[in-house]
Amino acid sequence: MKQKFRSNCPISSALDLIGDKWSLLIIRDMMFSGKKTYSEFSNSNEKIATNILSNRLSMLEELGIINKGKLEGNKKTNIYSLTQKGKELLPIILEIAQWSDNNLNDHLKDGAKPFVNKFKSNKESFIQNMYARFEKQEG
Amino acid sequence: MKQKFRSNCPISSALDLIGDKWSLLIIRDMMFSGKKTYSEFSNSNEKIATNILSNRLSMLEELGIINKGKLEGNKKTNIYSLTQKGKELLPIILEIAQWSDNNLNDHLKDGAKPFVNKFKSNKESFIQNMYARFEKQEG
DNA sequence: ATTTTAACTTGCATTATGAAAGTTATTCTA
DNA sequence: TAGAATAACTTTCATAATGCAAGTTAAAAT
Repeated sequence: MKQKFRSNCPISSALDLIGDKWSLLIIRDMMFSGKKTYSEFSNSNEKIATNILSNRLSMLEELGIINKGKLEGNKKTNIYSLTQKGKELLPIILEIAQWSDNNLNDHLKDGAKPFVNKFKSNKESFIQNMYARFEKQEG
Repeated sequence: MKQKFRSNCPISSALDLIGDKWSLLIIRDMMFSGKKTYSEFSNSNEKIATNILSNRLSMLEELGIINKGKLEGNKKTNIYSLTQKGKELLPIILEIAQWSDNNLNDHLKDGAKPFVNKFKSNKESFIQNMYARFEKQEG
């Protein structure tokens, strides 16, 4: 069994789990687009390959970041949802978005501003509102 | 010339640049351990391979996240420093550390607490203090 | 003058990613 | 109720990234 963590540093350890180019995009789509099925994730702008999507969903589930479930009366569609551990990735994602808005202007122009302005001045309350929304989605 | 960005999403775009397992660790070492030379980076706990280190330093420089310079009277040692764009990665790194402290307890035990407690309750002032420290290091 | 140090580069094996096509079970539709 | 479509994968294979070990070059120290 291979060693999962390179060190006991909290930053390095997080990167060992979600430090790739796809995992956080799946989480992003769950948080901001309400996506919850394989085929919804499969339709992202970034065009994730299906084998990678399959692999990442397994890993995220194994890591306890998402749950896999079904709706009653439907044996076909898998419904993925965020665990608490997954929901708590929100602050990281917001800081990433803000960094991009500040520093990738040549590429993004002002395209990220409408999104970033929603939380820029009031991050903590935005986060709490999102957490509340996550609860509603489940209920 | 290959397309650098998968989409115009700010999250995806940041991951296109620094969404790998090593870049943020180099930044971490610059921020919290005052590392600034190739051989210092080479001695990290996580044992980065020298070819990867070399490659990441080039990329980070090319992306405008770090600068490469020399000290007067020394033609040998390269001195790497954070640009503003690089310094602004600090909030992301802090959120990552906090997430790990909250969610990777089996692995980290309480090892991250001494670090995380420094900013947990006062993030904005910690960040400002760090920014001030970055200035001093350069001057 | 020789050794050591700093910063790489090279070669090669292993692993991850990406694109396309194929598979299976379930559900919808004529 | 038979065929078509959908959801969720898996497989194959080519390409790219990573990791390890050893080698290189110039500068600095002894």
